[in-house]
Amino acid sequence: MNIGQAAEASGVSAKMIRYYESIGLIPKTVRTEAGYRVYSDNDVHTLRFIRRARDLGFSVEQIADLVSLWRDRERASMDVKRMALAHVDVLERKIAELQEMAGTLKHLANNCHGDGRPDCPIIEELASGETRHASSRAAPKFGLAKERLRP
Amino acid sequence: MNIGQAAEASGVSAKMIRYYESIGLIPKTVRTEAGYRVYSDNDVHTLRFIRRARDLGFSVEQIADLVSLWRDRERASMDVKRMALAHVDVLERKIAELQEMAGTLKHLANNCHGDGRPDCPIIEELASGETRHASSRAAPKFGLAKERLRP
DNA sequence: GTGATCCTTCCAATGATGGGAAGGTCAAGT
DNA sequence: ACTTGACCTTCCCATCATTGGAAGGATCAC
Repeated sequence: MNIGQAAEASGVSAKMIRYYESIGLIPKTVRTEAGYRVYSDNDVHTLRFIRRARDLGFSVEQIADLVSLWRDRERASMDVKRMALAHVDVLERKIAELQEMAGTLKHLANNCHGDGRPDCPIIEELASGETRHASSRAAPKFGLAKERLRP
Repeated sequence: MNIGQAAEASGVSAKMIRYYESIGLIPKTVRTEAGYRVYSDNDVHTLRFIRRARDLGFSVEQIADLVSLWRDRERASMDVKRMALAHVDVLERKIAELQEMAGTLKHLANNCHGDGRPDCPIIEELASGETRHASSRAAPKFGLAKERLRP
């Protein structure tokens, strides 16, 4: 199977397959005489695994762990569960942040009459007020691996 | 005021101030004979405005719009309101995505006994199942400007 | 005057992905 | 057999916001 077919079958773009290979997330494949990468059904399986983990917001680094756990049939499911729950934590903190942002903006927009008059509490708040809340101020550095879920 | 003091006063790093200048978000400042950038209280005010908009998740591009609306007191507040509400939409879609991810992961983790046994539904789902849902599949390309809120 | 602390510009890296160019390869149609 | 078009290869560049660092000049406190 060529890289294009593997991409089609797995839902991971050819570009990304090469990238994953280059960073060592997947091993280097067998090549044809002409240098074409050749993929097996099993490789496609792995790629699909990766794509799904990606869809759940895992970073490539985390996925590397997941893949090794997946390959190691003896691994403790505890490790996987811990990773999943830690990731849920990150997601939930992120959700809370976004809800706070959205809430603040909605509140401001509700108090903006939206006509031609120059008064706008949104602008005024940005210009002079404290728009930030404790949680966003105190928020430690945390980030989701993927911004665009399906770019 | 030097860039360092302006950074301190506004909460925007000196690095970012130079960057914002380089991309035209803020105008080029006056310089001293030695080439040092000089900032006024008004500049700091603008920088603080920018930082707050950033905290609310606006992209630099959107902030450029907001800043020009802010400077132009004759503009209709409607524009600002429209921008804010459009941004709320983006935030809420993002929230829904993250909630779905977190929900899927929690569901999987609940069904994972988490002991030493190798069976783990999380891994199994990733390996063979369809983890994606309609909303994430259908999700159009949309992204939030900022991944890390306070990096 | 000297050392510490600023400031300057430039360059690189991050993470995950897309875009594209330049060139080689393959399969099918004429 | 030859062309055509679809594929493949590598390599470089761009994104977005931000940080880091190096090399060198300026300023400041002592």
